[in-house]
Amino acid sequence: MKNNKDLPAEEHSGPLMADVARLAGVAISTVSRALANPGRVNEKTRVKIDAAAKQLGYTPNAMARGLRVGKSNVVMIILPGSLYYGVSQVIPLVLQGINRSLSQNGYHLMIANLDRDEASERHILDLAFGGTVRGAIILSSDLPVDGGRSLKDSALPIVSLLFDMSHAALPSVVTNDRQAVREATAELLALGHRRFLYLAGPQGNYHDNERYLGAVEALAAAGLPETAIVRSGGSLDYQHGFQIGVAAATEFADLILKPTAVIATSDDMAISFMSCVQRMGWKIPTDLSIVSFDGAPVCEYSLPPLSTIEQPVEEMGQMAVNLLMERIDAPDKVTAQRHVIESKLIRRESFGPAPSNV
Amino acid sequence: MKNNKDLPAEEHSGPLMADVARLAGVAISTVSRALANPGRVNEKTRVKIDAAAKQLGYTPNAMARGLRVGKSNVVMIILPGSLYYGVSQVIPLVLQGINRSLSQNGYHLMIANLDRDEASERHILDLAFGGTVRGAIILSSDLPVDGGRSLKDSALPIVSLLFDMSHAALPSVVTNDRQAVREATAELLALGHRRFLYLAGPQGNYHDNERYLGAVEALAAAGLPETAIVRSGGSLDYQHGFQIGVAAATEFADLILKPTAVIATSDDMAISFMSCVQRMGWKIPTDLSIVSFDGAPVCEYSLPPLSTIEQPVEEMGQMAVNLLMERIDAPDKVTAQRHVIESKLIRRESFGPAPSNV
DNA sequence: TTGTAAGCGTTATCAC
DNA sequence: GTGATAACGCTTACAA
Repeated sequence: MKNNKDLPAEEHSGPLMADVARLAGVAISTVSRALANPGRVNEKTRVKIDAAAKQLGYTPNAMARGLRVGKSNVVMIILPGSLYYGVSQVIPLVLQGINRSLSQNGYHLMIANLDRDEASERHILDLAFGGTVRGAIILSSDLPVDGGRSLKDSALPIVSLLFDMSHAALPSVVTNDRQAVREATAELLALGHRRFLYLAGPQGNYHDNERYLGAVEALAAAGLPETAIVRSGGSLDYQHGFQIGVAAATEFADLILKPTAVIATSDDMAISFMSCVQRMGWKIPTDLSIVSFDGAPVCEYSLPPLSTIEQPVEEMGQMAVNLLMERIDAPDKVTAQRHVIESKLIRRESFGPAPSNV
Repeated sequence: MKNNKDLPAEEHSGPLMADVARLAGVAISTVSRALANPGRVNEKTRVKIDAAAKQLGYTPNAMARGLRVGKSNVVMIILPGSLYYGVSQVIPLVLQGINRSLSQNGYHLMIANLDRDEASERHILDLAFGGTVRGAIILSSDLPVDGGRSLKDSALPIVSLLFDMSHAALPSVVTNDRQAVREATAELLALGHRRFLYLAGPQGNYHDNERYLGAVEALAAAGLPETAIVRSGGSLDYQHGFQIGVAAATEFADLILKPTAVIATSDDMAISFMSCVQRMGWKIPTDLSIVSFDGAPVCEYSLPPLSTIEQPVEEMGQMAVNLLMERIDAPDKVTAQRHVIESKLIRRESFGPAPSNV
């Protein structure tokens, strides 16, 4: 109604580069240059243009630029399907670390998905192949595939965070899951523990595998058989890690020969497990020591405070962004594939000597 | 190097609509129609085109479409600056609810910020005025402003989530903070509690204000003066809600006349507070009842399980998306401004009768 | 140093 | 029902 021409413009209506050019009395290309390469334009005209732009409240249209230069300034993060397993407590921290680094590099962060159903996979691939995003960070999960397309066929720079995908030629930022658990287990062994309960995540999961192996290796090094550790959980049916802990507590209660130490694959399950067994009457750490993985801030305030292996997720997120930037800047340059940032055990009161009456 | 023409195309290289057209032996405009309005093209050609598109693995370029139609299919969420206050535990749930709804409507979710410093505000406004996003959901915070520009000057459809911003003509999805706290406080009064401690968030914060007033109103209704409630916390210096709880525990320990019930503005602070006072020797709920706000899943597994007022954040997120979609579809239609979705108190064991020896 | 003009990959208008 | 063609707002050779 406002225009007699019925062009799609109607909507957005903000000032255009052409408006700035007109107001400043220069050509549109000069405005473009002044804004992008302030150095390559006469100081006086630059000032004039800046003033005009400011006066009009001009903001360049990102899609037009993106189309022209064939690049976007958006990076997507691909999240694992079940939000509540494993990484759940740390997701805000991860997003924070990543987004902050991206911002500093002039990029925006798009969440590609929160589920991993078929629709989401297609969604993700549309973003990749449709030129919407410039790169991807894939968090603790596998590469999305849909019909014929797979993310790895796109030319998109991709970095894997938390999963080691270096075998698939993806630069990966991981932590030393296995070693950290091995060391934590060794500490428990040194405290006299000889029977363990392991709270597992979904079977076959990278983290679960690594962490479990860490425990087993520590046992082996101490001359103990793998049977010294009882595995619990691991079903994919559980939405929340919390529920795994609850189920595991029941399992624990039924064991004839009680373990004296529990190693949990994630904080969620450790927290609910600890809560349940204490309500059943066991004392922590007198009867039972507990250690878990993730380093969620809330662990410090459970009763007793929960020992956890803290992953420096914020730092890992930044590292992932740095790698991605390198990839974007030099797509062909071959870089080191696997970057390990060490997690460290935070010993708190859930961690003590084995009961003497074992 | 691969091309003799040095056009910016180099990068993306995927198949174009023109390629599909060539392979299908039709004009490019027919392809466009076939893909967007399958009904308005002959069935046989449609099949031919679909086949060609599939064979080439064609994905339309979102930026080109966006530029042409003057709309993007991206919605941004603006998060509050300090991630750890209040909404922290709930952010993954909020994102989940929002992203799922957006996906169903064919939109993508972009995170606008995780800090709220000057750079972020500018960032946000660039997204808004640069045509990158089609709408915004602002979570529990105020409208971003930078230099001359303010988000409210953009023509962008905006919905406020958790904050009531209906006074600023923003459709708002909120919960009944005040009423829910009033009712919870009334229950505590019915249990014989007469002296309260309130753990506050940043002074002047919308939620803090509402929730505190809810407590005060309940006291008034019971004929108690406002002095029956001691306010603690409220400093903006604390990054984590957890730290507010820790500080408040010290404060509590120093009070001559001990409150018998604690009302916390967020789960974070209740969890750390409860942990600290128990370690100092108080029994919960024997000596002290605690209730908090947010409904973080972890509350169920604290010791004792923490009573909390649960906000249906996932539902609220969906509602916000629905309102946003309405705004996008009919920007001029005046709609109801304020939508309340009720929180409900989940009574758990942290909640009991006042000690008899008061 | 600045202006002219072509073109990024779509969609929409118009003829046919 | 389908095909030419002009735009969307910007960047970048190239010419001046």
